[in-house]
Amino acid sequence: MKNTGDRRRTIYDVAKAAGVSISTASNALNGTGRTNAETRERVRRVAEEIGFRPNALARGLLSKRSHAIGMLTNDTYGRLTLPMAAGVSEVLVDHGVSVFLCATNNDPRLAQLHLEALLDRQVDGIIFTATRLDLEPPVQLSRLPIPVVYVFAEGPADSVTFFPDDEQGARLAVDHLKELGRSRILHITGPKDYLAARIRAQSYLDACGDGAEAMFGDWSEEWGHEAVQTVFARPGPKPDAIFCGSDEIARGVIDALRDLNVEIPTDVAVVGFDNWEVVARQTRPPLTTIDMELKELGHRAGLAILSLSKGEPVPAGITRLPCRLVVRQSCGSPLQSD
Amino acid sequence: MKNTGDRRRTIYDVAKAAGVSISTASNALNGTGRTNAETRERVRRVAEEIGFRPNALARGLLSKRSHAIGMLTNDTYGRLTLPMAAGVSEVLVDHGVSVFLCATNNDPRLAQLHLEALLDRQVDGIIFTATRLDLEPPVQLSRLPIPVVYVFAEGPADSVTFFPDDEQGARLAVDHLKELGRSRILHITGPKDYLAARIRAQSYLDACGDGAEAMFGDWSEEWGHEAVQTVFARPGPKPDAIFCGSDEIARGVIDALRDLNVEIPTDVAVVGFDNWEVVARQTRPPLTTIDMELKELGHRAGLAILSLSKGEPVPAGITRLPCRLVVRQSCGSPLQSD
DNA sequence: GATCCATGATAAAAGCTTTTAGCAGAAAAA
DNA sequence: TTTTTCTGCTAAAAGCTTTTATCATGGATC
Repeated sequence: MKNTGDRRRTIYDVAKAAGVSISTASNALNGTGRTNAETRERVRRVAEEIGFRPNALARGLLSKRSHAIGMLTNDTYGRLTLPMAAGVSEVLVDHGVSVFLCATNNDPRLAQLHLEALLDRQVDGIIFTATRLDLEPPVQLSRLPIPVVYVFAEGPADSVTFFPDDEQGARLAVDHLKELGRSRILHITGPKDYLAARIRAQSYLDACGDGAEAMFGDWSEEWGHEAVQTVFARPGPKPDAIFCGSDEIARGVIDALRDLNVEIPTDVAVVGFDNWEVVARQTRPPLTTIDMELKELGHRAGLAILSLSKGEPVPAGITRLPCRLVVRQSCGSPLQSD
Repeated sequence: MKNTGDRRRTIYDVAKAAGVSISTASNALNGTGRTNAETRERVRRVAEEIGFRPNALARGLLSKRSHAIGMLTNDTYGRLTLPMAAGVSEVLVDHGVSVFLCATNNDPRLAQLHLEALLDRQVDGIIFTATRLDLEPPVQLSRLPIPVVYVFAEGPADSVTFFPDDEQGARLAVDHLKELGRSRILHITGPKDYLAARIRAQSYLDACGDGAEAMFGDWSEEWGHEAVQTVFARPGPKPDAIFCGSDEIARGVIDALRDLNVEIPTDVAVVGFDNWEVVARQTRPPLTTIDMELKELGHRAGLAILSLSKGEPVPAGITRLPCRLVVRQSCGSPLQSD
């Protein structure tokens, strides 16, 4: 009895089967208008029986809200994007909102194509997300008829934007090292033209004061390796802790330290950044690092675009979400483990 | 003049501005029906001028084709999924088809919710993709009114399914090693309950014959490390090449070999599997490995679902797409580089 | 008995597009 | 001149849902 035919059941079928008009059927199903409790129950039962599900297209056409949003990303690699996207999708599915995934590959033509498709589909909003690169959106997003939320990317002045709190994250790392009694902390991080790298470095410098040194390079293991070799080859005091700008860098650092027969964490403690599990768990010793709470970032971005699409106000400007310290063994806190 | 108002332009606006009826406007824009060349041009120009874009919801409502598909994945981690999804999205955007991303986290409730949402949205098809785990879909997909394509996951007997050609990939690795003169090849791979691991191992055994040995463990660096230690600790001849089931395992293998002062590739050549760039490029020496052509897999899956949704026939059964050998330096072919 | 009100239902419109059937006029054929 | 055939265009319907305005009925009030 449950939708055996080929055609999808419409509200018209429900109405006929329940012996009411389509308006009554609609009212009964949605709890709108005035309906007798008994009728309402009957309609609902019938709808359930014949397997009726409202057509989202028709609904959206009328209500001008498609209950779908677009997620425009240029991060094809996905280390940051996918966990974030999963967070968005997770929080929105319970509100009946679906997510279009649009990978632009940094190609403006593709971005434009995707954007137009999204607008044609009447999406209720767009989440734009980029890699950490300080790129501007590959397409004009500022004068759109629908709200836009930025994650990992900066929009126009009054836009709603989410970032991890790089400053707090860096402080978390430095404080942890200080609490463990380390005093000569070195910072090895990515390219200076990444805003995130600059912010973390500044936070580190502010916290460590005199003698602090931030080495900029790139986000690779190789750079971590190279930086350590440089530091340990030159004269002068050696660091007793290294705060790295990414887990990959930390991995290179740890490798280089082992090559130099430096004990971790006894001689040098190491903290990473990202909590990229595949890397962080596989270093020896397992890496203490900073988690950017990507999923939570996705949740917040999802809720923000949801509110905006309903016309509810959302505080504009950059919201920075706190990072979390994940203690493993590279700093010598063997009591706690992950 | 370009859509300054708040309301979206409809075909009604175009018709009025061009001084024709909406049917003529529609015909002119779509090149259907009979229209005078001159009128057609005028309508198109006007549409362009006022910034008209057809409402995909209305269009889909009528045509019963939403030009959207759903991608259901339980791979929240995303190493395999996102590149594949990017391939799907890339190939479909040019056909005007958008992709809903649905992350199920292996939660049946979530999967069901997503599936219902997709059906309500009248998607033209669904791509189901899983991790390599031999899990069955978290939700009933077999009796759907729309086509389903499986990637990295096996569907019912007569379904359309795409996999990388694990057998050919493994052979590629072994052949490469043999061509370089290696004869005592060892295989270190993931858990035996992964079909992909079994297939690759079997292919390896078939190619190497006597003396070949496949060690199953898990997909971790640690396991690669451990396996090498075991092999080099026991008596008997040592391998002169190791074919690994994943790049992570290869990484562990390389680390362990270096700890043992075994030269790579002089003493032992190493081949990985995945071409996961972050890992493969960062090993020292950079890893020669097998690329599963995830993007191409996405392309093919996208085109398949497109054809199916149009009612065009697509050969059922499992299609295995060839892998590609990526030569770096871990096998000692310094001539070619990546 | 006439008036008013509340209740529960319904018809019709709106949302935007595409498609079908049909109409008016001109050119061609009889 | 009358009939047929094109040509270019249009009115209307269909697709499915929600919402607005309206209607019928029965009970309460005067």
